[in-house]
Amino acid sequence: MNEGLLPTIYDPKIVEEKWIAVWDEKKYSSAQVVPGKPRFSITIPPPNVTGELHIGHALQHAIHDTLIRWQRMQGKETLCVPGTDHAGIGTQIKVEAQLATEGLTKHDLGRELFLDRMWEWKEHYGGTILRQLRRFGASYDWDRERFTMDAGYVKAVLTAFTHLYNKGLIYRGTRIVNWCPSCQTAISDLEVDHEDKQGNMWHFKYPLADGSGVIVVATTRPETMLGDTAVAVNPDDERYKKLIGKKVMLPLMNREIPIVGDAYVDMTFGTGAVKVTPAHDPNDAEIGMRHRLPAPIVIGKDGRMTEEAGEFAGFDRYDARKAIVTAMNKLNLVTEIKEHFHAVGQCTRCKNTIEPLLSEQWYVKMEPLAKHALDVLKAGKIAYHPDRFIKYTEDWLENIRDWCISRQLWWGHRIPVFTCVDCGHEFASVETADKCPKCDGILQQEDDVLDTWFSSALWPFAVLGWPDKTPELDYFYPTNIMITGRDILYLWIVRMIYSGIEYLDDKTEADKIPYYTVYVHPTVQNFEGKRMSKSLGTGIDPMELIDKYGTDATRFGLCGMATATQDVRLQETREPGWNVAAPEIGRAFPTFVQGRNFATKIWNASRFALMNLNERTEAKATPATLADRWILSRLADTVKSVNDDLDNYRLDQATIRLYEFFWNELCDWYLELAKPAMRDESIADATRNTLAFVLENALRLMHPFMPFISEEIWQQLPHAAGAAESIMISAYPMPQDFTVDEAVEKEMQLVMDVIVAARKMRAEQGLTPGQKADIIIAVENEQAVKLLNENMSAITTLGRADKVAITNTTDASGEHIFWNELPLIINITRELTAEEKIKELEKAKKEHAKLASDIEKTEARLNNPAFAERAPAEVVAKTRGEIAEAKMRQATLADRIVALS
RNA sequence: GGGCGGAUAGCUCAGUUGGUAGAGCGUCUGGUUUACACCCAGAUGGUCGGGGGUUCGAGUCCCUCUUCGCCCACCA
Repeated sequence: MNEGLLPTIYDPKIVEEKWIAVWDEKKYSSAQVVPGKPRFSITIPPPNVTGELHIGHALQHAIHDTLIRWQRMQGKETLCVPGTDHAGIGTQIKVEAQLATEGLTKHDLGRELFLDRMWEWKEHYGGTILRQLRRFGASYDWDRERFTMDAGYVKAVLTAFTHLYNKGLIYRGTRIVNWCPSCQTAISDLEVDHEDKQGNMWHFKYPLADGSGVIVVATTRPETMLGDTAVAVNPDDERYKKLIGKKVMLPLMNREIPIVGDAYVDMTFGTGAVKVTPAHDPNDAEIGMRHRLPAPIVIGKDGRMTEEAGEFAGFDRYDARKAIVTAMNKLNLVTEIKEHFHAVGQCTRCKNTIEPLLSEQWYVKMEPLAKHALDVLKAGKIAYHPDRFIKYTEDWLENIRDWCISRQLWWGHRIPVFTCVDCGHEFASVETADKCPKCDGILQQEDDVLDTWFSSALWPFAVLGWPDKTPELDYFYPTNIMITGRDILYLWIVRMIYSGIEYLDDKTEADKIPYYTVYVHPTVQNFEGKRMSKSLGTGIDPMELIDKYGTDATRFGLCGMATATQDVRLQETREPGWNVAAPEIGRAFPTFVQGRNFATKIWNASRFALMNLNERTEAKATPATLADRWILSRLADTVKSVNDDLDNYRLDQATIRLYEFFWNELCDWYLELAKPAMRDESIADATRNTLAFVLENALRLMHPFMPFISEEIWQQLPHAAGAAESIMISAYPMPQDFTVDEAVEKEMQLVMDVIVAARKMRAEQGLTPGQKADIIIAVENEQAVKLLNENMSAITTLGRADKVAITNTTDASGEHIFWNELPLIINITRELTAEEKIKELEKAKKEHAKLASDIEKTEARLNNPAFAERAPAEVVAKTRGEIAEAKMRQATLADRIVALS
C-alpha cells in the first residue's frame, strides 16, 4: 500500500504553485527554431497594459492553452507569444487621472516628462494581466514577451507606416471626424458606439431674408445652428422648390445663408428642410462640398463654443444648446419641441458623446488593402470557425471606408512624417531625421500618434522579428490559429490579414497571411444574459474563481463553455449569506463547482489506485478480464473523440467526453470491478497494470485541460520505460495507438445491463444496500448464459447478491433487458408486502398502458405501406424489433398484473 | 432600415449526414459499500417558441410569425 503518496485532500494552491515554478524553471514552454520539425504557433491577442484578467480573457486563454498543450504533446515545436498592447487612449486616460490627483495636467509636464510618467506607469502596473495568466497555467513562451511599443516593435510600426506612405496609401485630409471632447482626440468609426437615446427634436423658424415668410427646419442639436451655412431642401419638393436660390436670415447670428436644392434631403422626414452645418455633421459636410459652402467651426475641440459662435462663445456645448433654445423662444422662432429617440455616438473608451468635427487627420486608403483580405477570404485561404464569420468580414470589407489613423495623444507611435520648415518638403522616415534631405533646413515632426490598432495590426509578424528577416519569421509564420472574440473581428483580425499580405514580401503568396485559422469563441454573459461589466458589478474576477475552485476546475469549466454557436450565460446560484449589498459574497457558479467536483473525483480515484498498485505494477495493458478489455476499449474510444473534438475546436464536447469517461466509466464501473479483481491473486497484477495504464493515459489525455492535477498525479504513477520527466512534454494519446473492441463492449453491456436492472429492482422494492437479495435471470440464449457465468463475480458484487440463479423460465417476471435482441428478465428474490404489492400493481398497469399506446403508434407507422417501401431496410427492421421488444415487455407485465392482483 | 445568432427538462447548455430527445446543476427516494457526502444507487421531469409546408418519418430541411441578443447603417 502506498497510502502516503497523495494527501487525502486535494489542495490546488500548493500543487499549482509547485508546478508553475518547475515548468518555468525547465522552460518547457520555450520554443526554439528547429527547421524541418513540425511546429505550431500562436500569438495571443495582446491585452491592454491597463488590463486585468476578466472572464472573457479567462475563457480565451483556457482555449489557447489547451490547444497549445495538446499540440506540444504531439511533439510539435510549439510557440505561443504573449505580450501587451500600449492601448493609447485607455492608458493615457489612466495616467492623466493619476496626474490629476497631484493637481497636474500633461501640459504641466510637457511631452517628454509625460511620456516618462507613462513608461513608469507601464513598468509598474502593466504586467498584471500577464502575471494572472501565468497563474492560470498558461504555457506561453515568457522569454518572448512583447509590447507594442518596445524597440523592435517601434521599428516595425515605422516601417509599415513609411511603406504605406511611400506607396501613396496614406494621406492627410480635412473632413468630419469622430471627435471625443473628453479624450481630446479623433477616433475611428469603429471606436464609436451608437446608442439610442432619448432626446428632442426642435423645429426652428428661419425667416427668409426678403421678409416673404419663413422656412421651418428640424434639428436634434440646436447648438450647431450657429455654424449653419445653408438650408437644404429636396429639389423635387413642391413645397420648397420655388425657394431654392433665395436666402434666409440665420437667427441669432444675423447672417444670410442660401437655400440650396439637394437630393440628399428626405421630403418625408422632419419638415423636409434641413439646416446645413458643414463643420459639424458628416452629411452636411457633403452637402457643403457640393454647394461650395463655407464651414465655420462653432464647437471647439474642448466641447466649448468657439469665437465663431458669436455671443455664445465659451459656452459648453450643452449649455449653449439650452441658451440657444431660450433665445430662439424669445424670438418666437420655436414652433415645436418633440421627444425624439435617436442614435447618439459615444466614445468606446470614456462613454462621452462624440462630437462630429471638421479637422485635419491622417488616413489610410483602404480599398487596395481591403482587396488583399477579400481575395484570400473568398479563396478560402483562411478557415473561420464558425465559418459564417467569413461572410461577416467580407461584407465589412466590401463597404470599407478610409481609416482615420491619427490620434491627438502623446502615448503611442508618433507619426514619422517630417516637414521642412524652410522648403516645405514632406517625407516619412523610419529613422528620426534631423535635417531636410533637400535643403538641410529644420525639420518638424508630426505631433500626432497612430491609432493603437495600426500597431496591433502588425502583431503576428512584428513579434516574430519583422521587418528584420529572422529565423523565427521563417519558421513560425504564418501562425496556425488566431483565437478571438467577435468584438474585434473588424478592429483587429481583418487588419492583420491585409497587413500580412501587404508587408511580408519575403513569403510566398500562400504564406503571407498571418494565420490559417480564426476561431471565434463565444461571449460570456452574466446570468441575466447581459454582458459582464465590472463597473456594473456584474463582472466576475477569474482570480476569485481560481481561489475558490482551483485553476484546473476553472479551466475545465471554461472549456466546457466553448460551444460552437451561441454565447453562454454563466449560471450563478446564491448560497446562504448572499445579499444585495455585496452580491459577490455567497454566490456560486455551478459550472465551476462541477469542475471542482471533477478534480476531487480525479484526485480520489487516483489516490485509491495508488493505494492498490504495488512495486510490480507497470503501466501496461495486460487485460485479464472482460472489464479490463472493456475499459481499454472505452479508453480507445475516448482518445479518438477527444482528439476529434479538439480538431474541430469543440472543447465543450471534449470536456464532456473526458468527464463521462473518467467518472461514469472508469470510476463507476471499472474501479468498482477492479476492487474484487485486485483481491483475486490470479488476476490482481493484470488488473493493477491495466488500471495504471488506463489512469496514466487518462491523465495525459486531460492534461491540456487540467494541467496541474494531471501532472501532480502523473508523477506518482508508474510510467513506461523512457517516459518524459513531465506530463507536459509527454506524448498525447492518439487514436492510432488504441483499438476499440466492439465485441467486448457488447459483452460488457450485458453484464452492466443485468447489474443495473438488478439495482433497479432492489431500489424499487426498497432494499437497503446492506440487505442481500439473490438475482434471478431468465434467459434462453446459450451465449448469454456463458457470458453471465463468466462474469458471475462482477454481477454478485455490484448487484449485491449472494448468488445468481440463471433459469430458462419463459414466464418469469421482472425487469426486461434485451441483448442482441434477445430478452432477459431480471428479478430478485423478495416477497413483497401487501402494501408494496398495491404500489407495484399500479405501476405495472401504468406502464402496461404506456406500452400499449407506444405499440399502437409504432404499428401504425409500420403499417403505412409507404414506410415499408421508402424507408431504409434497417430502419424498418429496427422498428419491427422495437415492437417485438415492447410486446414481450407487455406480456410479462400482463403476467405480473395477474400475479399481483 | 439591413444582416447574423439564439428560443430544447425548473436553470445553464449539448444534439454529428432527417429515423419518436441528452448532460450538469436542481428536485424526490434510499444509503456510515474501508477512493470520494465536492460521494454512491435509483427515480421524477420535455406537445424541442407558435403556425404552415416538404417527407414514409422533422428538434434537425423550407416558408412565416412571435421574442431575446449582437453587428452594421448619415435620416436632420
